[in-house]
Amino acid sequence: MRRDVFQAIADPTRRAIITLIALQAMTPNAIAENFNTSRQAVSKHLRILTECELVSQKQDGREIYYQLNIQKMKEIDKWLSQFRKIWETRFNQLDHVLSTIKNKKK
Amino acid sequence: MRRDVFQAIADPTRRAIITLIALQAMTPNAIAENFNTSRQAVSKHLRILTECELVSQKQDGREIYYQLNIQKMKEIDKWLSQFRKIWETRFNQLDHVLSTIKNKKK
DNA sequence: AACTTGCGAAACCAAATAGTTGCACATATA
DNA sequence: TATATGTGCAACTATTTGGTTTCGCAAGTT
Repeated sequence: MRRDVFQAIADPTRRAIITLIALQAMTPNAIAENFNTSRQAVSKHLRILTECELVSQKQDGREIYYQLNIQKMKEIDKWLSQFRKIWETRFNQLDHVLSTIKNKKK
Repeated sequence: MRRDVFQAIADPTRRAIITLIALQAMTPNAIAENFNTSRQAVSKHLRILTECELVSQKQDGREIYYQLNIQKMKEIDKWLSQFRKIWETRFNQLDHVLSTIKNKKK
């Protein structure tokens, strides 16, 4: 079973869960209240997120709090950084073109 | 059929295609040579990437060049930016903790 | 001890996905 | 014109996915 960060964030519900628990840890029931889907479905999403280490659990009595492992989010950022270089360069090129046009008008 | 950037980059082959054509446009056959999969399979991936506007086509005779739409990659970056704030804050907090420990040692 | 609550896991199902094979259709080349 | 090349698209298949329903278990509550 493929379990990587990119596959995990492919699902919109999982992205919403990530955003939801980004600032504070939450229990499955509390998370499920925010979606019109069953607790079990959310539980499955949480399992997938846990398996790829995007979230971690913290047991408190019979409640389990899920929190975002922000460190893992950097993996996406790392992959993206190779393209960031490109779009910054292209932006500078566009900037150059624009200033050339500007100078021509003078 | 769901077609968004996140679903598009979920597949490892598609991520590889994106990286491959990031710097220069390529034809389906040229792209397929880099993978041990059929030309048709690559063609399907390119179709998905085109549908979500991550790549665009440029016809030249009977050849079709596919190029990355770097602008669309920023959408991922945009989503990620909400977490970037968090991990920068956490890093600063860690930094603060570390310097506190450092000062205690003095 | 009996009941309620919070949860994960297994079994099942419909839909989506990634791949293959075979075809059609242009554009080049002989 | 006949043939080769580059490509997209449809049909089919095996696998994966997201969801539901049902169950069991542990931790609290009565």
